[in-house]
Amino acid sequence: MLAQDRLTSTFQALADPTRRAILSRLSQGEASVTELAAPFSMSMPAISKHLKVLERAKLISRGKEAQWRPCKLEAAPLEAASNWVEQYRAMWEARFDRLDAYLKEVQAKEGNTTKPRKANGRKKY
Amino acid sequence: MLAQDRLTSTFQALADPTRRAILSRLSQGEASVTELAAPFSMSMPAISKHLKVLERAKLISRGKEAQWRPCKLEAAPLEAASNWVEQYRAMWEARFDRLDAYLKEVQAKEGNTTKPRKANGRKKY
DNA sequence: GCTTTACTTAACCAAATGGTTATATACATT
DNA sequence: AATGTATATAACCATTTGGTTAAGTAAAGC
Repeated sequence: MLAQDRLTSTFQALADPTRRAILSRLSQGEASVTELAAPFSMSMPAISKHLKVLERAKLISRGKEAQWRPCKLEAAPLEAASNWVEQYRAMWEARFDRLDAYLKEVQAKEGNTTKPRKANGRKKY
Repeated sequence: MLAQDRLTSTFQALADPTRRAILSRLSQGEASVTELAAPFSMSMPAISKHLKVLERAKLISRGKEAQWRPCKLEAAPLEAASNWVEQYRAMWEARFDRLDAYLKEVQAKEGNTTKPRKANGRKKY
């Protein structure tokens, strides 16, 4: 899986509790690598790698200030991810609405009998 | 990384284009495994594995109908994921609002001079 | 009962992931 | 110039991931 589109790298970056915690921290403002590493019982290189994943996914950007590399949150990919999720959530909800409408419709015309369908060939959903 | 919380398994499941395409298809209604596999140039076992990942993440559920295992979308985890993302996106936007307010405030009191801070010790963000 | 259809499981493999320790780099302080 | 501080890179390792093919299971149709 090398053809990494934006959504893939975004979700992949979000699929780790450490990285989500880092983003959570950064949502309150910029922080240095050491500051970000503090809450975790994990080596600095490990944090460095997580930051690289977040950076590659463009969820964070980094500056230079003397020997510090302050990180800050970039929300654009979060927006794209949120939009994707919401899109399908909405479709899913729309299905319920349609089912609801259909059930009402069926209920309206009383006593309709459905012929038993042929045993083979799966019903279409 | 074995302690898989809900968000982790949700995002991890979403971090694959094939699985997202499957969810996309399922947002339009139930489908059998063979139906879901059709658009992909991939073996059935590969699809089967993807479905297992989606099922473990509770993004889909599966029924039994003769030899078919119809899959359907379950939106609850999508909701949780969306909420998480939106939460931090919102915080991030709130920061801009606060910065904006701060800049207006600073702009209000003219000609304020800032003393140069001590060279060492990184500024707090 | 045999075959076909739908799907799963097992065994395998290469590559990616998430961690480690040890070493290097860059800037600041003394 | 030497030392300390902040961070990155390299080399390594175990586990997970995403795919494969081959074999197994279960129900339906002939």
